[in-house]
Amino acid sequence: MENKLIVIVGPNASGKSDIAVRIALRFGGEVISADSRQVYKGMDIGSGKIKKSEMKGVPHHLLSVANPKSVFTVTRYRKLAMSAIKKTQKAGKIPILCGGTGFYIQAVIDGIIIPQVKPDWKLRRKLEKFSADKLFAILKKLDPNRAKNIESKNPRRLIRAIEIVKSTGKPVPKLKKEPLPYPILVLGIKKSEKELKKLIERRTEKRIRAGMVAETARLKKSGLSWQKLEELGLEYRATARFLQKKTTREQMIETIKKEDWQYAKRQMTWFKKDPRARWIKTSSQAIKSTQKYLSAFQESNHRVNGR
RNA sequence: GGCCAGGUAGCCAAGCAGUAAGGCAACGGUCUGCAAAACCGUUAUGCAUGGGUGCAAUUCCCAUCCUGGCCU
Repeated sequence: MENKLIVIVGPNASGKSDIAVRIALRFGGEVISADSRQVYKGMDIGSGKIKKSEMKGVPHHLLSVANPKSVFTVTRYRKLAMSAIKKTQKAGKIPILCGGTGFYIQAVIDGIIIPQVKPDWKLRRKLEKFSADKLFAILKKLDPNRAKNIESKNPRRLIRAIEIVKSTGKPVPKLKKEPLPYPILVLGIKKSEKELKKLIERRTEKRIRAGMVAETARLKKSGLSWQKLEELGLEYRATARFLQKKTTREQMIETIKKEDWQYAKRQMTWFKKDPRARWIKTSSQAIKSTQKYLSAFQESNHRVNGR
C-alpha cells in the first residue's frame, strides 16, 4: 500500500498552496502543481505562482516547465504529472496534487484517455473561419454519434472533434477513463462568498504592487503577441489591455477582481460535483483529514502483516 | 426664465403605434489535447409620472417632474 495521493482543490485565492506546503512539511510530501498557467515560464506574479521562500524547502513540481510561446496541453500535463507523482511515491514521499485547473486534475485522478491525435493547427485555422452551425453540420456528417452529445455551439470542441475524425478516419472514441488504482484523498477548500471576494481583492492589489503589469510587458517583449496574452486570460488579458492603453489602470484592477471572482465560481462549479471531495475550511482540518487518510493505510498494513 | 435634446432592467442601449433587440453585470451550468480557455441557460406583464387620442401606446398629444446642452 505504498501508493498515496492527496489532492487539494479550491477556487482561486483560497489558500491552496499554503495548505499544501503545510501538509507536505507535516507528513513528508512534495507538491505537484495543477495549474494551467503556472506551468509557463515567466508567468509568476499574474498566475500566482508560489515563491521560493513560501515553499519552505518543499519540492514543487510542474511549475515553470513550459515556454509560454508554445501551447501546453492537458495530455502533456497528464504525462508530466503522472511521472512526478510516481517519482515522489518511489522516494517514499506523499505527492500532493494541488491546483485550480479542474480538467488537469481530472485527467490525472480519473485518468481521462484522450485520443492520440495531436492538434493540427493548419486544419484548426481553416475550420476557425466557419460558424458553429456549419462546424456542427460537418461533424454531424462525419460522426453523428459524437454530434449527439457535443455542445453544438462551441467551435473549439467541434473543431477538435472534427480533427479527431479527420486524422483517424474513425468516429471520436467513447470517453475512456483509467482512474488511479488506489484510494486518494481529495480536499476541497471552502470559503464563503464574502471571504473569497475579499481575498481576491487583496490579492489583486498585492499583485499589482508586485509588478504584474511589468511582468506582462516582459512577456510581450519576449515575443508573445497581444492575442496570445489575451488568450491567457484574467490578469494577463487585463494587463495586456492596459498596456495597449485600451483601459485605464482603475478599469484594469476592477476587471481583474471581477473576472477572478467569475473564474472562482467556474472552478467551484467544477469541483463541487466531485463526490470524493472532503470540504474543509482551515489548514488544521486539512491536517486532520490527512491524518485519517494516512492512518487508514496503517491499519490495512497491520491487517496484511498480521495474517 | 426661454429654446433644444433626452428620460427603456443594476449599467450601456435599440425600438418609436400592434404588444420590449443587443451588450455588460448578476445567477446557474457544460467540459474527450488551447480549460484563467471556449461554450450554454436564466434574468423588464413593462419603457419618468399623471391625463388624453386610438381597436391597440414604450411609441402620437398635453401637463408635471428630472437630466444634459445652448441662450438671456
